[in-house]
Amino acid sequence: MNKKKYQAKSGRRITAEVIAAQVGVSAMTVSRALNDRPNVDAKTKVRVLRAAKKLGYSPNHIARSLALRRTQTLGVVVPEISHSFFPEVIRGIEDAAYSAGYHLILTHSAEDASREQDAISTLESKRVDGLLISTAQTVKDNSKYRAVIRLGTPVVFFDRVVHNIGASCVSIDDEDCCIRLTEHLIGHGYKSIAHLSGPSTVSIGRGRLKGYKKALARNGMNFRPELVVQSGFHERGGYAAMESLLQLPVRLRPDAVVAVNDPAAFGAMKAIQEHKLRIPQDIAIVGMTDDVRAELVSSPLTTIRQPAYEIGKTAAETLISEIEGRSKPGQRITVRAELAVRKSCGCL
Amino acid sequence: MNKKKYQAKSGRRITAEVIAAQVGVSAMTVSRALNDRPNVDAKTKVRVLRAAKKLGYSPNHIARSLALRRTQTLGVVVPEISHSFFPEVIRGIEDAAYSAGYHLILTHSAEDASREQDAISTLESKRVDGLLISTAQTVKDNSKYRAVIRLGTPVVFFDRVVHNIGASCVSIDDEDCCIRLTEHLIGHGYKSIAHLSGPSTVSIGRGRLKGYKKALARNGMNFRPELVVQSGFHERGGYAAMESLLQLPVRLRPDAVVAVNDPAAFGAMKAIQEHKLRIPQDIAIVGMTDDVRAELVSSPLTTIRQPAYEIGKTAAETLISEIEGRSKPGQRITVRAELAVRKSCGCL
DNA sequence: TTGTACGCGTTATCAA
DNA sequence: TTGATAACGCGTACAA
Repeated sequence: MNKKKYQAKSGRRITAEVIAAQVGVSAMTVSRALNDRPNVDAKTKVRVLRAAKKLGYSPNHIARSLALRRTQTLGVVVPEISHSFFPEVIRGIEDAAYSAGYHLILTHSAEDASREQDAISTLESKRVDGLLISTAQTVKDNSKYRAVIRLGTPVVFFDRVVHNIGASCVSIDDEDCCIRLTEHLIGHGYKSIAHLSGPSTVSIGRGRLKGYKKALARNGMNFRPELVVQSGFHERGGYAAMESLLQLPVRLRPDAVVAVNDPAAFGAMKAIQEHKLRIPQDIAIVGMTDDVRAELVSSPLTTIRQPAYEIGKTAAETLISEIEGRSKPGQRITVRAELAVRKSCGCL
Repeated sequence: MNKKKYQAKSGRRITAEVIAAQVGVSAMTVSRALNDRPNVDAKTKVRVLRAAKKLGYSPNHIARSLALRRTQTLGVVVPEISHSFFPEVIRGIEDAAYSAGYHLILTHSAEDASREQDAISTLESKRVDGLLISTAQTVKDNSKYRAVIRLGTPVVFFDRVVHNIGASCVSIDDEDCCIRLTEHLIGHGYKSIAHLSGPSTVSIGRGRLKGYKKALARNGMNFRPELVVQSGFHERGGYAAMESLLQLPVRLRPDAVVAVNDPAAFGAMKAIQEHKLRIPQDIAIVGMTDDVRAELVSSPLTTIRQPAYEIGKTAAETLISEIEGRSKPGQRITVRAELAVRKSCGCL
């Protein structure tokens, strides 16, 4: 009585075996027909496909992945999902993945290093074919990344990247962008320029600070350490950092501020306005991101237009091409970013 | 020479079998130790765990899922990811899923019915334990949803929901919210209120239109069909819809507008301003969402504060509890939404 | 407490 | 062109 074997067990989905029994062929032939393999008789194929459709067959990707040792899935780790930059990056990733026939498992680290490690471990367990990572703020060492890479899982970092550990990186040129912003202010005559900096644990924090310093040096301006305050990437931090700058004696106060990103700039603007100072007349400010809010705030924000969608799309394409062996890991890919000049820098 | 069997094959990850060989037990004992089963000798367990750690063992979720016929994964289908509402919903889903030990596969339909069907089919193939869906605009019939549900996969709709097909639904009370908005305008003396409506293919489009009509009826105001224009959910549509309203002879023009959501309202505001009309003095307007931009636009937008995070979290919790058999499908869950009064309605 | 045999649903391989 | 068999890596059920 092994007839049972060829029936759908109750509460279970149709398997290739069931279709095979219906059509009168083996499961293997069904597999071949369903996957468009060349060596199947045309008529057999038609019969199989018809039966599959009739029975509402849904191929089991899990079993397939186990057999092929390949999941057609990309793991994504972002530090946060709510603000405008990452959703747009994810949209880019999704589009590239969808076109190439890959799916996405999305995780977020909430800027927490240990949650990020968890996420990566989980994605490894799920045997994703590759990993797209934008690092969390609190990550102190790269051992987890190295371990994943050593075991052969392709990794591509985007936006917040980690160079020289064997993974490709996709981002804007943070240093150069920050030089452009700072020099834009210098060119318009500002003499005392502050920087609200990101955490030095992430690449964009370091790169942007470096750009700020370089721009000062190139233009023969003194670097004053008290004008660099850590703000982090959010409004609250930007507000607090600006507050502390405003505690300086008036003659030592900056006349312009380069914020590490737009949200930090928004927070800073709030602080400036609460002190009854005008933007840009009393203090000019520039950001970096081009958040949806940048053109709407009371003094529209001059910023760098970071091509989020393109970063995501490029990162995913790079990863997929590494997975499929068409390109080698360890590339540095830089996407172009434009300056968006508005009113907050005082030059309009 | 079956020694090979117990070594990690080259280029492959460590399996339970390899650990078993190292420790000198069977793979089954390893499985038990790793999964915290009661019936393992304490010392054996320690040795297994130590070996697993040393070897960098990463349990294969794929194989596990196949054996258990359960993936600990939720499939998510959203119509779009870029704008502010859905990312926040996804954050809520992610948090709830993470706490309950589930992972997320994220897909987006780009508002396209056939892409949505693809996404659902894929998620079925990946054997997700349940589905969270917010329907695409162009979906014309519910057969795909019904088919999934019939086969036993729990489905929870959120925001854009589908009632009475055996799935639970989580959303705000669209009709009631729209009544409140409309009556807010009526209460402030507006006499000729227009509605920029969403597509009638999705629940929120229909519900909000219904609320608008009910509010008029309750307050003895005439319903004028020419004052309802389809705008869709985006700025562009809002702009176009408002443009068409502004073509009406001046005496027939609305003095207030209820937009189906905030983006549509922003588009409409642009049109109003291009006609050199003032908001709210010439035309008042209200939206629904509480987009990040709502308080920043030139005339801050009165709107309904839609608790996106909570909708996501509740939807995921509901789904998980159905998956785990702790609650029954087909519930209607309504989350509270507050009115956020700003200047665009003219009552401040 | 531990091990053996088998199933989960698919695909690669090799023989027919 | 087709089929039988054996993986893929883990868990259940039962036996030892």
